[in-house]
Amino acid sequence: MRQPEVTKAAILKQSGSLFNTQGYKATSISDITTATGLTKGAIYRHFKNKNQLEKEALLHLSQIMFDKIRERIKAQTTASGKLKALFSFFETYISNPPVKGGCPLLNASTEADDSHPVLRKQAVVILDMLRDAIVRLLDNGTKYGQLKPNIQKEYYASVIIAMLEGAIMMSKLRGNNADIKMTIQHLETIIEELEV
Amino acid sequence: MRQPEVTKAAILKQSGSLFNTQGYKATSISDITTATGLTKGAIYRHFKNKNQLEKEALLHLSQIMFDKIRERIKAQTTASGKLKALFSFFETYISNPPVKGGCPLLNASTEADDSHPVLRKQAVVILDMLRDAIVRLLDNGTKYGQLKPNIQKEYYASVIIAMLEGAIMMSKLRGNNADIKMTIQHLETIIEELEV
DNA sequence: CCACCAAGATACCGATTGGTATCTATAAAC
DNA sequence: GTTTATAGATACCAATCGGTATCTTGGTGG
Repeated sequence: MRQPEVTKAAILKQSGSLFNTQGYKATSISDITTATGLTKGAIYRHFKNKNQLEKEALLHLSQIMFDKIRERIKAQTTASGKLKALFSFFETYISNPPVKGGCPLLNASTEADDSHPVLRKQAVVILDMLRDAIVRLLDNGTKYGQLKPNIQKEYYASVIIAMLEGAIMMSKLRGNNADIKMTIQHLETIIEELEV
Repeated sequence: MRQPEVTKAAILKQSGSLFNTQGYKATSISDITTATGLTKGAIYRHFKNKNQLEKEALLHLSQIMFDKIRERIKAQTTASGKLKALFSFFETYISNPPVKGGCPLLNASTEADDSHPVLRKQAVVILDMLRDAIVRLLDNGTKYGQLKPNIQKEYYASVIIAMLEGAIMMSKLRGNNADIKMTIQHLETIIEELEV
């Protein structure tokens, strides 16, 4: 019954869930021990300190997110179809969240930006990954003649991410998905204007 | 030298700044005593507990924000001018922040949504105030014939707030205002499409 | 079958947490 | 000038924090 990788994965899963709902600072090591059924000894064997655990947990959370997104995107064949699949993923975010506590990027970013350089740096990496994925999507769209040429890709990537994250904040705060629905409706009209 | 209102205002100012940069949970009462030069006795005389202080500090932060916004909006005469003034306020947010630590609504919202009902409720109130202000602005615009009639006001209010908040998150995380600039550029084109 | 190493448990550390009870000092009312 | 209410200081509380040192236990290679 001694399986270090399984234990480490369990710690990441449980701590990620706690960090994403309660916050990183607000989640104590003993919160994690009670959630996992393990002891401090086990946790500090796998992670050298809380900062490192936070960093790896955030990465783990974002990997879950990206996996789910990739799944939906792959099922679509056109660039605009893939983008709309991305939007619909965020639409179901409130009612059927893949990870509890809202968007890990948004949560980590707002908590870390002024006071937690380790977590902040990790959040920047994740934002870059998301942004690059959207840019690549737009780029392929123009390359295959599905979207208009000469699209300002970085511009649209910024607009899309800003709207999705802001909408998640609003919908999570209010506890309904009215805001995210309206926002995505607007994003879809933007995409349709980009189609050839 | 005994002026309770002045003391309370100083506590709100300093604690608000700390809450908004470090986070609410991450800011301790003793952080506030060192920042104000006061003692716990003084703080707990004016606020019955930390929750109440957090709530009032958030309200105080948002009042600073709204005052600055109102100032800029009043200088404009048309609806689209007022909206663009609102946008430009958020554009200078990164380089010249009226309150340290980013948008109080965004910060409080992401920290409180799952685990801090008192703060969350206060954040909802602030979001409602912002949304109502934008809806009223759009409404006056149509009333005075500056904007097209039959505008879906709630829809545009959602889109505007989502974009601004999401853009602040990105720009704060990255430490530059590239994202907020692109986002506002897009918001301005939206407004221009609404003009008669 | 035993030795050995690592996984994980236990027990402890000083520092800090939010909160309270008590005391002092100040300013205003009379 | 004395009384009185209160603003604020001081001292303390149990609980919890992140972290570490030490011990026990389990699985594996020889």
